[in-house]
Amino acid sequence: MQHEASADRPTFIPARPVRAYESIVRQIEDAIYRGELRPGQRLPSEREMTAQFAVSRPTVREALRVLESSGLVRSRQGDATGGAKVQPFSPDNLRRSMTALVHLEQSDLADVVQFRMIIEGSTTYLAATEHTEEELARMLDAHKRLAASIARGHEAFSRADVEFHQTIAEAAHSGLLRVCNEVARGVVANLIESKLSFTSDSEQLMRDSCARHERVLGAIVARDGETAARLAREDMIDHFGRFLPEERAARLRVFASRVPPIL
Amino acid sequence: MQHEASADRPTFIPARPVRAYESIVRQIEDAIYRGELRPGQRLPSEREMTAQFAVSRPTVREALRVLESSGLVRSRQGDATGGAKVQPFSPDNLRRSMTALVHLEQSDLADVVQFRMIIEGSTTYLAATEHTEEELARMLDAHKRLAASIARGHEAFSRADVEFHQTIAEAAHSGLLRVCNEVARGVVANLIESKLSFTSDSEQLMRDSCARHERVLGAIVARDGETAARLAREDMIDHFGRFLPEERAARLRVFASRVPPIL
DNA sequence: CAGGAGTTACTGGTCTGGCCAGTAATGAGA
DNA sequence: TCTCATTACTGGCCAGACCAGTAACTCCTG
Repeated sequence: MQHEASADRPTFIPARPVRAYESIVRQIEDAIYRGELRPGQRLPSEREMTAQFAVSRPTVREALRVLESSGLVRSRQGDATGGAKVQPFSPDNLRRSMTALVHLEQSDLADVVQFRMIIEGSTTYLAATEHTEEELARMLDAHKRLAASIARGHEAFSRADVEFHQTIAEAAHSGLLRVCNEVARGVVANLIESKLSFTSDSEQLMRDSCARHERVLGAIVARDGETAARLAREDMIDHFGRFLPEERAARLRVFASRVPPIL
Repeated sequence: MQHEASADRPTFIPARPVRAYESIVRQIEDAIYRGELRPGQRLPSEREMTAQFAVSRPTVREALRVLESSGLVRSRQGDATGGAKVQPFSPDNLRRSMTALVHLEQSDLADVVQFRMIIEGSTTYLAATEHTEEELARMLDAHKRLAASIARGHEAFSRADVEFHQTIAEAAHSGLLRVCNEVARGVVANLIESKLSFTSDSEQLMRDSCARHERVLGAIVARDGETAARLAREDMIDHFGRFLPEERAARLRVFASRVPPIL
């Protein structure tokens, strides 16, 4: 009840001073979001911008550094054909934000794996129900390459594995899921690598993994989203369970299998 | 097959020049991630850092602007007690990244709503299966306040609604899901507001919404995750369907209801 | 005439040194 | 003892300079 405050009274917002560079960042961001600046186009040079924005060069540089850190533009020294170039979207920044989240929220590996199970499970479900013929062909092809890569060692296998998952992610027709997937995969990889260096170079492990992927693919072909999602979740916990404390792993196993019906 | 390249040969990475400010950003980021710098602690003043990093003030300022833009630190003019202060985690930056993603990937509202259905559905599932007694009490309490807020107009109602969803998100025990939820909610709100200004001030709408939330809560109490998740998804499409083209809305309705079994 | 190498006119990367404005602790006055 | 001005810091900006890359241009050579 405390929050009575305003029903339709003017609603005020905390007023922070707006620094010069923030104003610049905002203007350029807006222009990009509005589509007035498209990837590939170039900003004016720094010295030109000092004139347009009526600020000094250090200030426009601060703005550019911020834009660059969020991946919107990229500057290159000595590029006489113009200023910073507007970049196409890249999930890098999203991954950085989410990595920060994981670190600062003290999420542990189990949390992230659970999250990935949700994201990848949903992705696989959608891939099963939404895929086109062409995408199906690509998935089949990717799996064929996966099988072939076993002989070339676990590094090649892991590359082929990523590709396989990417074809699935694309068939789900959701850019958000695709990026979340990439990001979560990266975060998990980070955590694992920092925990202990593992080498799944055992050929048997690769064969198992490949066989499991084949089952997922079978469910996708049958457009059986439920089964595909469940198998994908089970694969994940099978794969990462050994890095988790036994109790969490057991619970996640239940979460993966006994719960066909979440979303 | 083209990717043969290296089996276990040294794997090279594209070499970009590392600018001075990037090195500073990285060092401070690492210190924060490693926990050597905790929220509330302060960095040295800019002039001190010029000495420690052996660079000029504009350079350390660029680094600070980048760190500030990702929400890790905050500077305040005239604060004689030290330099920039390390901030606790905030999802703002994640929301910004995801907003950028939505804009640049040309995801439309339907994509985002589908994404939210997945995230919020999973959250609700976990809240049903994982909640403690105390959290349950909080959810019940939040729903009581929601019902009471109807009389106070749709602004109060929408605030109470957010609170209700937050109690659910907390009961799911997943920081990642909670933040994704917040972020997705914000993004949807952005898109809707830019599409058309809607006022669901009709008391009937609020009563409906409240009744639906009650059904979700019932499923949570019964620890029936499947039903809770399905109801949550259906609520979402009921709520946002009118902003979507009819065909997409229909498909999402199917996605919400007929698919108990994703993850 | 064509092609390659040096010149040149830009670019961003960085530094120096400075001024102003805000903040908070300090110390002097009531 | 309390209040208020002083002071010594802070960050926010600016001006101007130098260096180092890049790419276009030009000129010289074959």
